[in-house]
This record gives sequence, structure tokens and C-alpha cells, in this order.
Amino acid sequence: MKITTWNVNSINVRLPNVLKYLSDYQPDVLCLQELKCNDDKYPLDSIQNAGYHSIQACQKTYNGVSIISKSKPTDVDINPVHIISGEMRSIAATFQGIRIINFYVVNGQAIGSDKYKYKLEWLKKAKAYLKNQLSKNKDLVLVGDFNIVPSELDAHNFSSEDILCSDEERKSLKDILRLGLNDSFRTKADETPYTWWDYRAGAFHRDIGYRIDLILTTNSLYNGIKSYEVHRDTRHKSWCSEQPKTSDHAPVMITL
DNA sequence: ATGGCCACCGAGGGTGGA
Repeated sequence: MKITTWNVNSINVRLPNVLKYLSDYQPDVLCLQELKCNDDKYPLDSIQNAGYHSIQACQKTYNGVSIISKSKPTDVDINPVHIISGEMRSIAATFQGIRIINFYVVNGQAIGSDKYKYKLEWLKKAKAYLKNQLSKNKDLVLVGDFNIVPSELDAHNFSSEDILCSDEERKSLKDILRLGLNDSFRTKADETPYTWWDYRAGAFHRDIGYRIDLILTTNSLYNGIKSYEVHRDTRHKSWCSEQPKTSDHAPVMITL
């Protein structure tokens, strides 16, 4: 089973890229973040015409997550993790016996800010939900844009004084991993580990990036991972002729 | 070169992203 996580930075702007991705890479499950649209603007017809199912938790302007899949989802949870009910950052469902949870974790803006405190609170709620989910599901995959760098190797410019890199944020991630999840990342000799590059200052070209898009799996699945890939080609303006503007994130795929 | 912010809302510039 091929499982992908991708922060698309607007599903409607990125629709041609997403459809090309489905066609080129044939994921069984594609988890998206930052849809940035209401339910009525979500391009469900286009996705269904491509032969896929979709479940979504939509919100106007901000956030929004969905799971696009070849097989039909069961036991769907729409926005199970939230502090404010209208803020859509989580969605979960079961696909062929595997529980898949998709998060768009709060950014946090700046260390010590109200948004930073909110991020840590959100992560606490997420941990409680995951603990419950892990008690009920042996085979579980947690994916998403975590907005947290796991270690100093995962940022070109790592500083624990910076947002995404602080000790508290990384501790929150470690607490989640300690519940019984493994980071499915695998190093590649010819490639840095990054999944996100700022649009500004030619960051992608200079490979000034961060690894913040993660796929975490239970022990039962971890040893069976056949491959881990970051699809950087989608970050090239030439990749999708219909829509040369790219997301600032690259899709991350594992094959089970 | 694989580049030099982008997307939202709304009608222009403010806000959020990471």
C-alpha cells in the first residue's frame, strides 16, 4: 500500500498538480493538508472522476485536511482533534484494516507567542486522541505536516531558538512517538532529508529546507516498509505544465 | 539550473504560512 502526505497550500490552486500526482504515482492513500476552502469549493467531482474516494474536513481560508483513497474509507473521524470546533486540522479513517490519521499541526508563529502556546495545547490533545486510537488499532499510520523538526539533522539552519525547532516542540513530538510510533524516514546518500523549502530567496534551489512532513507507523507496520520517498520533482515549475506554481512542500510517500 | 514568495479575501493591502 502506497501512503502519501502532502501539504498542497490550497487544493483549488493545486488541483492540476494533485491530479497529475494521482496519475503518475498511483498512491492508495493521499493525505492532504491546507486545503484552504469550504466544503462547497472542495473539488470532489474531479477527484472522483480520477477514480478516487475522498473524505474531507474543510474550513474557509485556512487549514483543512482530506484523505483521498482508492478503497472506500470506514470508521471516519472528522476533526477528532480540536480546541476550536471550526478549526479543521485532523481527519482519520480505516483503509483495508489500517487506521490512517492525518494532521495539520499548528504552526506556532514564534516561540512564546499565544499561537505557540496554542500549538503545544493542540499537541497535548493530539496525544490523548492517539493514545486512544492506538489502544483500538494495532496497525496505524499517522501522517501530516507536523510543523516540527524531529532533530538538528532535519533543518538546514537548525537553532533551538527558532520556531519548528524548539526543545518544547520536539519534546511534544517525542511524547507522541513514545506512545508506540516510529518515524518511517530513511536517509538517502544523495539527498538531504527536507520536505519543505521557503518560497523566498531561492530556498529550494539552494536546498535550504526543513523536514516537517512526517509518516509515523506502529511497530506492526514499521519493519514492513518497502520504501520511503520525498517527491521533489513536484516542486519543479516544469513538473506540471497546467500549473507551474508549486506547493512549498513536497509529497512524502511510504510503500508498505 | 530545479530560482528569486504565495494564497487568502476582496477590491488593496493586511494576514498567515514556516
